[in-house]
Amino acid sequence: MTHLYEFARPALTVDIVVFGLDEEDLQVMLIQRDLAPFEGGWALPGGFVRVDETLDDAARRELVEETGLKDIYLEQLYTFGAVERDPRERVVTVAYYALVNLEGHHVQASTDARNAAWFPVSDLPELAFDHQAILDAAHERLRGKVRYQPIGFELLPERFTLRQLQHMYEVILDRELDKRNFRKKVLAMEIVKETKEIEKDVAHRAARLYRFDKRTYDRLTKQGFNFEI
Amino acid sequence: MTHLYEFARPALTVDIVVFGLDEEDLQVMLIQRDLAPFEGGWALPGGFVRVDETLDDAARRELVEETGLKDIYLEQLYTFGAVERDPRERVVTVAYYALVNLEGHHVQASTDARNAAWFPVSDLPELAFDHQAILDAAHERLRGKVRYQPIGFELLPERFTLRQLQHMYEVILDRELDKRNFRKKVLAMEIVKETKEIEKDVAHRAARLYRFDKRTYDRLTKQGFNFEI
DNA sequence: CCAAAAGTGTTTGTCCTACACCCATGT
DNA sequence: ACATGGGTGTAGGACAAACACTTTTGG
Repeated sequence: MTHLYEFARPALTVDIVVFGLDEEDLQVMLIQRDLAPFEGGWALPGGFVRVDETLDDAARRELVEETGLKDIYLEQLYTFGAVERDPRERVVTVAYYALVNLEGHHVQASTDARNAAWFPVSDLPELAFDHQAILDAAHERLRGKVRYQPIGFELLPERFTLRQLQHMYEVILDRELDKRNFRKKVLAMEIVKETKEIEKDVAHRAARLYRFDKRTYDRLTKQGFNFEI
Repeated sequence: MTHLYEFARPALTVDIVVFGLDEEDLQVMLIQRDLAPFEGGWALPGGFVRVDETLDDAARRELVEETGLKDIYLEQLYTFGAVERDPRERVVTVAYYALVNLEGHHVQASTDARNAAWFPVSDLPELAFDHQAILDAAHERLRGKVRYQPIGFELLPERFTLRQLQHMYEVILDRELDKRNFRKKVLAMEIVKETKEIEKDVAHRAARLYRFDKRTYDRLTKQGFNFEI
């Protein structure tokens, strides 16, 4: 292959911050490294970008390879290019964040070769490279974006109660919301639709289940509607 | 140098969308290419990232080299990684956008070797590579961000009239604003301060000049204040 | 004195906030 | 029957929108 310039090239990787939500906390998926540097330490899933795949493809491929997760919400976050961020050589990384619904299978979601696990964002181990900074950036982006884009639904099961929805916002925004006002606001926007189903196996009155109506959201958005919590 | 992996590496560049504002329009700085491909065509300023500089450094260096602009507002936008975006070989580019105050010297800001010029965003020539898509992304980011971060001031001179400020928002947001409500809102936030100076050389009543008070903005922000237009 | 833009107040409606009680269900 | 969370209404205040005239200055 001919090169366009004579200089040494930075290597290019992708790293992904995968967020999940359980009844308590916002969680992040980490991988235990099996190679130096930081051998045995925890890091974000990620890896090198191949010359024949897009950045999004690379992120999706690494996610499947390292965590088994596929078909989840994924969005590019920021590209980190500090010169010494990898002690071996110059590596620029395109960071992504992903949102996934944990449902039941929280706490430990390990896969094939490597050890993968969920950690609460509020209580993380020390991370390799500059991955803590990447995670902080992802967390901040999530906090900012969740308020004016309906991405929070990606963290919930397809059918959810209004309390689950409220809890999701409370965890991400890190403040309490008024139950009555929250319900009024959500139901006033017509994008969360009631279903006929109700919660199961709870030791009290069962809550109605709702779903996010993407079709209505898209229609309203085209008409100038702006989602906001 | 030892390489971490055997695969071919994508090349890495930065490209910068420089916005300026005059009395009429939002403008973008373009460079006329002197090499194939797209020889003679117009493109965003940019170039290869060196192995010993950060991405921000690369963007600033290219800006100085190709347009002469320095010490201006610069922010990373998005990283574009389509496989065929450069016909020669795989090139991933980290896009930035920059904001600059045109003051008097609009229209033609050419430099040393290359030909650089301002074009109104609403009437652009055909651009090389995927630069139109990059520009569109930058434009959309600017539209979104200008409403809740005080970055619009970067497009104005240090002392400006409230009409200039309003005009800046009208051009970027592409809608008219009510003069009285706009003034009330801006002056109610205490971050735009009156100066003792007034406009000069106008054939009618001269307007008072104002300045953005970053110190007050930072203080209020720390107290939970959220800028919004 | 005329043209051109600067500068200013009030009313109306909407939306956000704060707040407390009854309801349905499982044990 | 009781414990647990589900579900609802209202009043007050703050803010956004709509709207027109007077003032200042230069030519």
